Amino acid sequence: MVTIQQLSQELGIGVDTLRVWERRFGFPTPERNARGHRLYSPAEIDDLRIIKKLQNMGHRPKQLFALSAAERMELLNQQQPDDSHQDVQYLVTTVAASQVEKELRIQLQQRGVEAFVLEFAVPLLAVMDRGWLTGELSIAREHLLSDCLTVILKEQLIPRKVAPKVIFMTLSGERHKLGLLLSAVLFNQHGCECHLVLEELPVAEINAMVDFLNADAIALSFSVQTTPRQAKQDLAWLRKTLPKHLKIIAGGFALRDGLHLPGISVCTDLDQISSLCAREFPKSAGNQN
Amino acid sequence: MVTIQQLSQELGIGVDTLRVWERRFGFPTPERNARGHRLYSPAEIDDLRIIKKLQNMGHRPKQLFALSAAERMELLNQQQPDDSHQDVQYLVTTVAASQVEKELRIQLQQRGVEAFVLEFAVPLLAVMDRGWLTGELSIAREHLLSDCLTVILKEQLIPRKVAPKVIFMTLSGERHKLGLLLSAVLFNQHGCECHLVLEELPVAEINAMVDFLNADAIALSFSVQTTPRQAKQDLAWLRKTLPKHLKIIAGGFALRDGLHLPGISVCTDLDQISSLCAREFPKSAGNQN
DNA sequence: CCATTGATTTGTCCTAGACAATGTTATAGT
DNA sequence: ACTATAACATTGTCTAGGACAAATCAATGG
Repeated sequence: MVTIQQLSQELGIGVDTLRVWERRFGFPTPERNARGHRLYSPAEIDDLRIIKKLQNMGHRPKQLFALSAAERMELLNQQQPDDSHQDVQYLVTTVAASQVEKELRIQLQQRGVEAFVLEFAVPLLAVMDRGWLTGELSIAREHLLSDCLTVILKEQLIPRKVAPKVIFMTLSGERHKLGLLLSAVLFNQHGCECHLVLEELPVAEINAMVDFLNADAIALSFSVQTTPRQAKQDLAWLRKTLPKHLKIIAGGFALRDGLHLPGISVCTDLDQISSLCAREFPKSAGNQN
Repeated sequence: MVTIQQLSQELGIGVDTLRVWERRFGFPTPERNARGHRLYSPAEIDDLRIIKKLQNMGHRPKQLFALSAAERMELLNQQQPDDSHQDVQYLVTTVAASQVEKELRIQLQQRGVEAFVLEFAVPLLAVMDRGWLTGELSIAREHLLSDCLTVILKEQLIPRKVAPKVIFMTLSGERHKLGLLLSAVLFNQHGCECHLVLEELPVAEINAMVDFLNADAIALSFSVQTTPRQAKQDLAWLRKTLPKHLKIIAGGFALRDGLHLPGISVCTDLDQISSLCAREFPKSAGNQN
């Protein structure tokens, strides 16, 4: 049994929103304690988690609340095809704690850095996300996996002396960290020096950060939480505010529908990074590593 | 100008609390937009930051709101003596971005790991904290400093094969990360294998985590946010829930007044770690590294 | 097929009241 | 003089129902 505050924190849904859903849609209908305070049951929490996920995938609350819990579950399964490779699934469900790192390193050896990121790490994150949603993946295992993956990926970052310097960050506060790290590794493979700013940074501080680190470009990742509208607005403001010579690269799920803004390179898929680097940072520009 | 939501997030004070302060104490008195929504000014934000800090130091809201902004500032200066070393201050205010890592490494070389942590990193964190409070320390610089420090400290973690395995974590959600890392490095110096869990972990998941990693002890750090009462309650519950053979080590500012619970080692200062290790993990117990 | 307008949906904020948990002070007892 | 107990004060979090702008959807006309 969970209070409304705890639930809000866990799901990333505002306290007010939870109450207004109950008022308008009659769901969830938490029990009340002696004081009349809401107490949510585990079943309600799971259901809300699914609702949140579907909402992030583009569904509107009205539609979702018109369905039953079972129908929502079905909708989720339908929209999120289970295209996971065997070896990824295996890591998420079966491998012993002590073997995780070894397995990851084997995959890295076999595939090389770029293929490891694109063909292994990306599906792995997807499967982990799914496992987290359904509760199959314990927090302990999730932590171990993302920890190992972070260590291994950071090792792959090659120091580069004369190279375009790119700062990677997110605007809104989310722990999108692994996704950012993946793209940083790819940019690094294609000749960039990468600097990760994983904490959340107020928009107003970006300029100071760019100056301070003397960067040539910033790469912004917009998480599912951010609405496309908000992303577009933020990007326009940044392009206006930041110095002209600074390149802005935008990516992330919030931009899936594309976007066209002058002076901003959009990259909706990690596959595109290779060509994006070739375009934005041509070797002729003097960065002989 | 900031909305109540943003302010709440930035200061870690609940939205309801901010409103009730206004109702009861007449402070802050934010402006309102056309809709009647509160808009907080930078001056009010700074003042609230100081109030929060003083509150964490043990003052009650009633007293604090009875004072003027200037008096509160004075109270803060009085309670927080500026005992910073020159070389620490220098790092926080002056050193160029490109020199930070070099400076840190010099200090580490000169002092050795243990003294570096106790005599340099600890005051550094204190000065950074203070700089953040007064706005002297830009977020860019703060980020760079904690980033470099994290990298360097993590390098100092020596892998140990046959050794007591300790998991470091916080219960409530705060980014106490550097503090935890400091103590982990010290425990590592005294022969422990350390595993850091920096994300916030629901209390109920701790047991699973301990099992999964096969740990001998957990070290919990309670941040300033946690009330001593809450900390005591959580610890008692954990001691009852977790297996008997698992050692529990508790530390952090929330326990500054001491605490006596059977089966729990309390450690209010990093200085005590050396003796604590000797007591809890005697070398004779079979851990020949 | 794209732009504009009007209706609907949705999240966040508002006020004002309530109350348990915690902290403080006063009173009585050893 | 010092400690237990009771009365009182403070403080944070919750409740309810109302309001409204921003976002989205549906329908209309070019």
